[in-house]
Amino acid sequence: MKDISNMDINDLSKDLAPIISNTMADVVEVRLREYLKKKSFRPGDALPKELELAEALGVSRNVLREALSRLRMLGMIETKKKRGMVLARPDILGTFERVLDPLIIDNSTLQDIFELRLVLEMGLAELLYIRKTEKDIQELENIAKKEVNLDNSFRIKNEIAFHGKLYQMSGNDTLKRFQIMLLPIFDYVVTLEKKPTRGLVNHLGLVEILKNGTVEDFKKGMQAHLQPHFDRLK
Amino acid sequence: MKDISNMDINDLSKDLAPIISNTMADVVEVRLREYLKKKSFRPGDALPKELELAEALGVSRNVLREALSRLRMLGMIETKKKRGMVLARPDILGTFERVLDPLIIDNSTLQDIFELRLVLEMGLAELLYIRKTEKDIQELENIAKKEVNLDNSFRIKNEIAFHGKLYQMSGNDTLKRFQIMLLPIFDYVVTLEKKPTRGLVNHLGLVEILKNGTVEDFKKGMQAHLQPHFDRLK
DNA sequence: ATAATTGCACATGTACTACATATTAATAAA
DNA sequence: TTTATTAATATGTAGTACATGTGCAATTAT
Repeated sequence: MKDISNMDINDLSKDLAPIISNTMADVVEVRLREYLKKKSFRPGDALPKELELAEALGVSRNVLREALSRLRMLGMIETKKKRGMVLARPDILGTFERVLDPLIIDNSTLQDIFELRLVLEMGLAELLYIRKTEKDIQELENIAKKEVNLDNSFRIKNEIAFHGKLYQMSGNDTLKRFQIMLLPIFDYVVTLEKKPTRGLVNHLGLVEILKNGTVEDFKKGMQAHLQPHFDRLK
Repeated sequence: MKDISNMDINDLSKDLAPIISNTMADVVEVRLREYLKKKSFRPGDALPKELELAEALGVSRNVLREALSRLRMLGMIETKKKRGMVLARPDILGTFERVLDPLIIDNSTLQDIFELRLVLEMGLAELLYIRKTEKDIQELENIAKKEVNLDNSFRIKNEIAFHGKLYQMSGNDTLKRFQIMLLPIFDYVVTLEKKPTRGLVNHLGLVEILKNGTVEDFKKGMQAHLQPHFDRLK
């Protein structure tokens, strides 16, 4: 009975959703999530002890601990030896970081992330003009000035420093951390290309706009600066 | 000896990094990561069996499985009953989704994510103008037209549909999924506010620009549309 | 000899027991 | 009342045992 045609299988799969062999740990993880939500635990609240949870769920302590281990990795719970477990605030980006490796991400997603960075930098303008300070602009200018006579390897570092400073000036820590994580991906994609490209507006130009120009000027400037990257999209 | 002043502790902590009580599972997780990287495993490659790994690391199978459970949750490894474990491609956003709950994210991060959404929508323009099609614009217009005579609850759904369509038109799946995840957060922040706000440019206006205007026109339009949100920032 | 079937070997999944460790709480001593 | 010691207890780790299901090989039938 091995020669069932693909058509038959597809027809069947419309009516019969495939049974995904969830392991107990998977199920327990979901159940614990639901439990935490339903009881609307707040960070700091104590949880029942392992044996109670295991018994309530009808699984071995082993399985329960595998599920707890996952939540612990995400920072959702913390455990002290005798006090038991407490709900904690997960670091939303910390978990993200764990899977952000250019080597294991497929090319399509790499491209998406590359574009995501472009979108972020283009959208930064409003925040920048709301929160920029004289001091920040001065520091940004110092970075931009440094790069005039640098060889190639150092220029890349400076490029990162400049754009990183922009994110920091946005006053949004999550955004800043996000950018740092995306950097390796961005680098990876850029280095896949043959020749280094250069936009019509350089870093000093952007600083000049930040000093005396309007938000719209800055958007145009950033667009021109990133133009080579946009040109590659389709 | 309990009355050491905070100053003393802070001074010390500059020189002596606190010892974070890593559990074995934490260590094993890191070691496995390093191992996978060092051996430069590719997706699909088979891993040694649990007993071998446990023995090599000098830990019980129990501890090893807690670490493996984490990697499995992230989608980094998959296991088939007899075949053993194989390296897999993690879903970079799947892990993110697990910790994105407005109730457990602190207010500062909530605000950051709210701003992140604004940044994304402002930065979308370039991608939109590179990839928009007649068909997409038509669909977008249909969504915008529907909302003219809708009561409040349905208008919110339509609002989501409209902006969601914009992300979809960007042709960037990761971005689109990202937006869907951020939606609950965004909603949460918006509903914290008193009165619903409305921008100078409405959805139909944005569609009109997409049809006949330039990228710069669209950026200005989107800026006007989101202006009430930007006004709240400081 | 080839194809199909059956059965065995083996890796993972789950359960249970046992003990180490650390921390809180209670008790005893000063 | 304060300090020191001890006991209780929840998590951390190890080890054993067995269930389950899959791939491979041996066996049988054509």
